[in-house]
Amino acid sequence: MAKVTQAHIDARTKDILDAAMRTFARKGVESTTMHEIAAEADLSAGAIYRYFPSKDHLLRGVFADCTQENREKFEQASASTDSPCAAIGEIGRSAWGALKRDGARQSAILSLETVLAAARNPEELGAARREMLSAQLDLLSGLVRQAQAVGEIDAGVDAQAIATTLLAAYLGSSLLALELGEMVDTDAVCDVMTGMLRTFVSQAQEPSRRDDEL
Amino acid sequence: MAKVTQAHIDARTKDILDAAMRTFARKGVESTTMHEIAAEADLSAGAIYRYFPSKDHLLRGVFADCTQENREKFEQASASTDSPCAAIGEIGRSAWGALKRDGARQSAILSLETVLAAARNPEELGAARREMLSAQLDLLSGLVRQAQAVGEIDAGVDAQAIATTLLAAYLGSSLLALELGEMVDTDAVCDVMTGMLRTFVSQAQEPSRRDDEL
DNA sequence: GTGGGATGACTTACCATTCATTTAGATGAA
DNA sequence: TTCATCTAAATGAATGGTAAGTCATCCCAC
Repeated sequence: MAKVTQAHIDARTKDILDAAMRTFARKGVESTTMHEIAAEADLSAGAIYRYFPSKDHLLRGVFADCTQENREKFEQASASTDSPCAAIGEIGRSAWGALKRDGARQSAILSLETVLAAARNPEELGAARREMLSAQLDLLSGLVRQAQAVGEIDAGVDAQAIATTLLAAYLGSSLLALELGEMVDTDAVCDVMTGMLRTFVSQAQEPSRRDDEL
Repeated sequence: MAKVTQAHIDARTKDILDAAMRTFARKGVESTTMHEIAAEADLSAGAIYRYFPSKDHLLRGVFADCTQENREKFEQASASTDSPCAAIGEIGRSAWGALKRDGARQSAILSLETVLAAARNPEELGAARREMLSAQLDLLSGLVRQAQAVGEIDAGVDAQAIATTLLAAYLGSSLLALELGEMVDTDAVCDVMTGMLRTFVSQAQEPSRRDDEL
């Protein structure tokens, strides 16, 4: 095969990562054999070791990918340049909307696997997760504080608590959607949370803002 | 040793279950060996097989115990005979309060293990989980509807959505508490959710009810 | 032709489960 | 009360199977 482009190597690496994600999600990390991952990626057992030195490294790659994806989705949604409240609303719509996409089930399962892995390896995986979650909480609470500064949200409410509640409601929705499937109306949850925020608006100095973009 | 009382056998069975729970939570179900469980229960590897015919049966026992515990906690909290709103508040206080107990971390991890196991075995484990979650949702939405009938909550809100949001917020809080530990103020989340419900009260026909037992 | 990716049988290690053997408490005759 | 006996619980080495990781060999694009 002689020289092979870096692009080809990268593509093959991604193939393996994707195959591993699918297999991990389907059978669980510990129950998945390297042979299964290889088969899913249309490769033989040994080939994977040209790209990942061990199952553990492959696993870390999958976790890193998930975390990265999670992070990007979040930051992308928060890039809204409108009012702080609009940004929060956009984040919510994007997050809850993603729960109905095709890959949502796989994402949810891999997230849970990551949570468990992080619980068992607090130093490395745990630190990465904590960093990500803290960043999301900070971003949300920061937006709430901005909204308070602008007067869009009552200054009396606890911004950190709101942010934590929003994130918890989203994570819980993801879990419920995974377990109950169609039976849970994730949009309705998003609406309730949005309505909650609007409430704080109505209690603030600008009671007229009730049916606007939030 | 001759005859041994049934009580002794039951006690030993529980010892093994508890040891399995601790070890499963610490190392993960698949990575836990029967030797480790045995050591945790101060037994030899073979002894466990007098009480459980296989690792899988032991695992099912652990899951069944978790589900049972979960169910009992919930039903117990909902036994409040005061107003529907008081019952919801009590359930919330009890649920979020449990997140700060000593065994909360282990419970959270085992719950997640159960969720993942259920995702891979929808027929048996999944059905049990769905049944439990549906029951909790029904109980909550039923209380909301009662509250609406009594006029404690605005009749215009979607009871099912409120119930789903409450459960999602709780499950998410448990997850966040597991990952961020002391950094998340679960009581504050409970307060926010409680405040949300109170909001619906204030929008209802009885605006005076604002700082009461809900 | 040849250099490097791909193969897949092989090695090594580990783990669930078994079972021959040991241990310790109950039993009851003296 | 004491001790020989008996029984079932407990032990832990052995078994069989499985999976991670290795490597001699193959094979194809250049």
